[in-house]
Amino acid sequence: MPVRIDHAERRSLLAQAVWRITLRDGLREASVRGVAREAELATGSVRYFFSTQDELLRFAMRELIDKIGRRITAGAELRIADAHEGRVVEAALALLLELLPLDEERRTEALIYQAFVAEAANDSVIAEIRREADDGVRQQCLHTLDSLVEFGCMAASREIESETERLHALLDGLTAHLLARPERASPARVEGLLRIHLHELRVPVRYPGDDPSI
Amino acid sequence: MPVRIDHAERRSLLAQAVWRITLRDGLREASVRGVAREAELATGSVRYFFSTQDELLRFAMRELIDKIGRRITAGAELRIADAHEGRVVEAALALLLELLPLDEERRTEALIYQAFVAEAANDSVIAEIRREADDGVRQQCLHTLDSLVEFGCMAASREIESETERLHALLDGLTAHLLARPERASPARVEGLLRIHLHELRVPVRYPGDDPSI
DNA sequence: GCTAATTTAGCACAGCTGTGCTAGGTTGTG
DNA sequence: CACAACCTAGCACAGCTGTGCTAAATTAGC
Repeated sequence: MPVRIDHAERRSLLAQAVWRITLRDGLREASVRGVAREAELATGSVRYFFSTQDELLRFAMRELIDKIGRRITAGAELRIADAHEGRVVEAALALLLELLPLDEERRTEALIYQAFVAEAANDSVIAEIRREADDGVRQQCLHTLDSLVEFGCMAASREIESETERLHALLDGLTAHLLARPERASPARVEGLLRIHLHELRVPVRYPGDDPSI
Repeated sequence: MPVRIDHAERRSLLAQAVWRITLRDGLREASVRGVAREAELATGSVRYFFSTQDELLRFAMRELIDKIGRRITAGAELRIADAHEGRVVEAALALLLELLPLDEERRTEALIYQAFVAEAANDSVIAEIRREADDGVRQQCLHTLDSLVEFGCMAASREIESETERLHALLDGLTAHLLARPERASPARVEGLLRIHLHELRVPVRYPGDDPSI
């Protein structure tokens, strides 16, 4: 037999080639031939590991969110400790900041992810992967808010479901702004906004009916 | 001469064909031939009105945001009156809800817009159009918050710039959720979240330094 | 009815695409 | 050494792409 190839490694290598092309020229340029060229392989070799282009692209997306997921999980572990010394809001903030594209590596990941998300409109498999990633972020939001409640840093009168959705939407919006308008949504500013948002959660909700002057 | 064609109308018709294809099969399917077929014209005819594919797609996006912009402006005029009878927050809410894809027409527009936004990563002209649309939404946010301050429904201690960015990001995130996860982000729920968000603006900001127990 | 401007239809070219397929090279194992 | 398993290289096919270009059809104004 020829050099026995580690299939997982080779597939991962091809996924990375897809990422590079996507970042540089967009996902639509990630043709089988293009990916082969990028990975310095023959197109036949690419098709030996992925019998179809869809399979390749879907694998590339799965690989990406796995990578992102690993980074976030690793970061989350580091921050848990902070919560035990009174700096609860700061710990929560750190957890959430981990989800945003605040440095070059995460920015790159987010840009590629964004390209895949656009593809989700026309590919149900990619849509499903996207949904999973989305649920992961939501869980992180929910978990963070749970901690705030636990440590008395969030008013108990607030519905955690609503606040989770609101926080999640805020994060997604900030991510979009960080990617598209970095001059306006700088990392420092985004951190400040998030800090304000978290601090406000201490205050009990003002439900619409509370104030007749509205 | 043959039937003299209203160029503006024909171009608009072709833009609509692009929209339909984009919604149904994605923007990458909007080939010159495909658009011609969709509009029941020969490809040569399409190229008589748009000498290049890029020109066609860019026009289709411009036409889309013009349409959206007109709808929003028209809706905004209707709501102004409300602000003069004490229902300030409700008026502000109505203005903001106008920006979200809460009915079928706006959902359709938003889905097509989303496809174009994805293209902005690889087309600087489309990126510019997107930026303009983005600024429009931001202006609407800023204007709404200005009104709240004016009528005493937002704490003067809050930085209007920060709150604009926060509101804008929230809206963008909610839009994404409405499109991708309608089962979770229902119109009613989104309206509730926004209502909470607006009501909180009455409360003065709790700056990080205010509370030593954070 | 004729002319000339406007619009349509569609062929042609070069180049790309995904995928099916085969022939060959490489090397671990018997 | 030989066999067989694994991988690579690349040709072939049918079909799509954007764009250049020309010939014809249509009709308003004279």
